[in-house]
Amino acid sequence: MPALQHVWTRNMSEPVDRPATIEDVAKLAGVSIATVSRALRSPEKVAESTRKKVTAAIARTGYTANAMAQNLRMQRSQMVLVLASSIADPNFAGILTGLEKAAADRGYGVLIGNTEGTTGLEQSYMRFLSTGMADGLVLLTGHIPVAGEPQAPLHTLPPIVATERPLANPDISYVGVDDVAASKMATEYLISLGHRKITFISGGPADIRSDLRHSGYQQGLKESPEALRDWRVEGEGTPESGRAAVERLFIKDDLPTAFFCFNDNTAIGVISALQLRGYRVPEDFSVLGFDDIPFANNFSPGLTTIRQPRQHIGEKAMTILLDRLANRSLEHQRHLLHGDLIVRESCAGISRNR
Amino acid sequence: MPALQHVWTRNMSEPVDRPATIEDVAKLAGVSIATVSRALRSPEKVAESTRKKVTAAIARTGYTANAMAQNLRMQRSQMVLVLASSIADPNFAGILTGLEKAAADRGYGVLIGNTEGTTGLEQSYMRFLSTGMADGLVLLTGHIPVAGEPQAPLHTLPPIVATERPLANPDISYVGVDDVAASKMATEYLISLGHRKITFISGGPADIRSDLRHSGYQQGLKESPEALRDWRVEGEGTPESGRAAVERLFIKDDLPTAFFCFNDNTAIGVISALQLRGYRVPEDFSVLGFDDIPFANNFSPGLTTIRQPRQHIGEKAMTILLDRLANRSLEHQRHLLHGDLIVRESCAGISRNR
DNA sequence: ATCATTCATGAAAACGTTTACATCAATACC
DNA sequence: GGTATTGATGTAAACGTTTTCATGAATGAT
Repeated sequence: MPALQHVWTRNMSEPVDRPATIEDVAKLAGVSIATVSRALRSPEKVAESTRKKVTAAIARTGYTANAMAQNLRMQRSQMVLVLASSIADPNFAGILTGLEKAAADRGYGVLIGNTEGTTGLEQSYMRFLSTGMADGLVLLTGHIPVAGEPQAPLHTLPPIVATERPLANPDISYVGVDDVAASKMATEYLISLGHRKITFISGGPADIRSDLRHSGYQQGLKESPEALRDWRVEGEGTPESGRAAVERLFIKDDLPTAFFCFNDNTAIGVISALQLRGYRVPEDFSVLGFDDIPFANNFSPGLTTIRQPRQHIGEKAMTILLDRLANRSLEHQRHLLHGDLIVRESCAGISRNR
Repeated sequence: MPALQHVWTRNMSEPVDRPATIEDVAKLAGVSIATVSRALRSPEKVAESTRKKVTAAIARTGYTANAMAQNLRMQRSQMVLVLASSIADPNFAGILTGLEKAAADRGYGVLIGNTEGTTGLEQSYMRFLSTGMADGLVLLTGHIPVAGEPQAPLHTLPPIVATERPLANPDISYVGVDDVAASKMATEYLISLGHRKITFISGGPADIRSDLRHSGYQQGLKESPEALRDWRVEGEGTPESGRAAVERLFIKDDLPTAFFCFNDNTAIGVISALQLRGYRVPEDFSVLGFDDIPFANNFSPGLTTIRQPRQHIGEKAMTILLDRLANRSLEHQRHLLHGDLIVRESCAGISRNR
C-alpha cells in the first residue's frame, strides 16, 4: 500500500489526495485526534499500546502536522525576522550564517528582509511582526524601525536584538565586536611598530561604529608617552573613499606613516591609491584594516586587520533573542566580543628612509 | 483615545491587551466580522458608508490581520524557502538580493536555509515545505533534496526552481548564466589576443558548471582555424586550488600563455602563484576569471572576467516560481542569461619575449 | 467491600480568518 | 401592485491544530 502523501500537482486520472491531517491519522489508528496530538507532543501521557498504533498510522499516512494550524493555536510562528540594510555587506554572510545556525538548532526559521536603508521597505517588512508571521526581530540596520513618533513606545515591539551595527538606544540588546578595544589594540600595534603619525580613516559620520573605532584609536594614542596627534579623516567605508582620502592627504602634503582604516574595504582603497602613486605597502606605508573580510587574505599585500568573529556574533545574537522569546522575564543585554588582530603583511616597522 | 495595539511585554499595572482581532473591529464598527473581512479583501462588495465605519474602526484598534489564521484558512503561507549550500559563496548575496526583491514585490517572504552541503540539514529544512510553512522552493544547492529512493516522485514536491547551480534533472526550472556561451566568448577573447595555449582550470568534478564551462571553452577553441589544444586541469574553485594548479603546471614544465579559470577565486589564486614566482600578469601570462565577484575590480591587476548578472538571475528565478505558484498550469522553463565579458587588466596580447 | 486515586482517553472549545449560503430590503419591471 | 432582480449584510462552516475538562476504568488503601 503506497503512502498517502502531499501532492502538489494534480493528476487528472485519480482523485487529488490532500496532505494527511491529524484526523486521517486518528481514524486509521482508531483513536481521537486528541490522542494523536498527545502521542506526538507528550508521549508519556499516552499508553504504550496506543502510541504504537498512532505511530504506525502516522507512518502509513505520511502525516506531518500543519504548521499554520499549530502556530495559530499556539500563538507563535517559530520564525524570526532578520532585517539588514544591505545583503551585499561583506559582514552579512558570516553573521547570517551564525544567526541561521543558532535558529535552526532551536527549530526556528529565519526570514530575511533587505531594507536597502529605506524606511519604506523597513516598514513593509515590519508587517511580518505585526501580523504574527515572526516572533522576534534581529536588526542589522543600526536603528529601530518605528514608523511614528520620535520615541515610539518600545513595548509595542516584539523582542529585538541588534547586531553588526550598534543602536543609539541602549535599551535594546546588542551583540557585536568590541570596536573600542579592538581599535585600541590595532593602534597600539602600529605604535609598537614605531609609527608616530597614524591616520584614522572613518566610515562616515552616519555610522556609529566610526566614533567607537575612533575612540579606541584615541585611547591607543593616549597610552603612548609621546604626544601623538589625533588624525581623523572622513571616509565612507568603500575602497573609493579610501582612495579619495589618500589623495586628499597627498594634496595637503600632510602624510602619516600608517593608516588605520574603518574597514578592510577602505584599506584596500588606500593601498591601491598608494601603489598607484608608486609607493609600496608596507615598506613605505603601513595600512591596517578592520573586519577581516574573506578577501583580506588574498589581497596583496595580505591585509593586517581586526577579525570580526562574524559567525559567533550571529549565533550569540540569535541565542539571546530566542532565550528572550522562551522566557519573557529576561532583561536586555549587550555582548561585546573580542576581535583578534590578524597580522599579515600590510603593516611593518617604520621605514628608515622616510 | 490611545490606539489599541500589539503589546509584547507585560506591564504589571494594567491588563494586557492582546492584538486586536477582526472581532474587535466588527464590534466597534457595529457590523459582522464577515463585513470587516469583505471591506478589506473585496471593498467593492461593501457599501460606501459601512466601509468608512470599518476603516475608522480599524484605525482605532490598530488592527492587522493575523497571518496564521489567514494562511490556515487560505491554505498557503506566502513564503518561499531558499536552500543554499553555502551562504558564504560570493554569488549568494547578489542572487539572494534579487530573490528577495522579487518576492517582496509580490508580498512573499523569503525563508533561508543553509544546508552546508549536508543532506541531513537539507532534510531538516524540507519540513518547512511539508508542514506548509513555505509554498515553494528555490534551490541553490545543485541537486534536489529528496530523502528516499533514487528517483522519488517529483509530483510529491511543491513548485521548485533552481538557480546558481544547474540541476541534473531537466524537469525542474532553472535560471542562471549561460555558462557555455559565456565561456566560449571568454575563450575567443583570449584567442583574439593571440593566445594559442590556453589552460582551463575546472571547479572540481562534482560541479556540473565545470563541464558546461569546459564545453564552452572547447567550442571557443574549435572556432579557431589553428589546431588548439584542449587543456583542462582540475581545480576546486578556491584560490588555493588555483595556486596548486599553477604549481603542478610548473612542475611538469608545461606552460600555457593564458589561463581561463572556473571562477574568480581560482583566478586570484592563479595570479598570486604566478606573481610569487616572479611573473607579471598580464605581461607574462593572461588570466581570465568567471563571476565578477565584487572584489574583482579591487584586485591588482583588475580581473578580466565574465560577469554573472546575479541580481537579475535571482529576480527571474523568483518570478518564475511565483508565477508557477499563482497558476498551476505553467510548465517548467529554463532561462539562460547572458554573461558580459568585463575587460580589466588581467589579460593582454601575448608577450613578445616568450 | 467500599471509596479515593490514578491513568488513559474522548468531546469540545478555542485560535482568527475567509467565504458559501441565506436573508432581507430596496429597486426595477410590466 | 405584485413579482423578479439586485445589493448589502449576517450566519455559520470550514481550515488543522492543542488543550481543558469530563468520563470511565483500573488500581490502591482501608
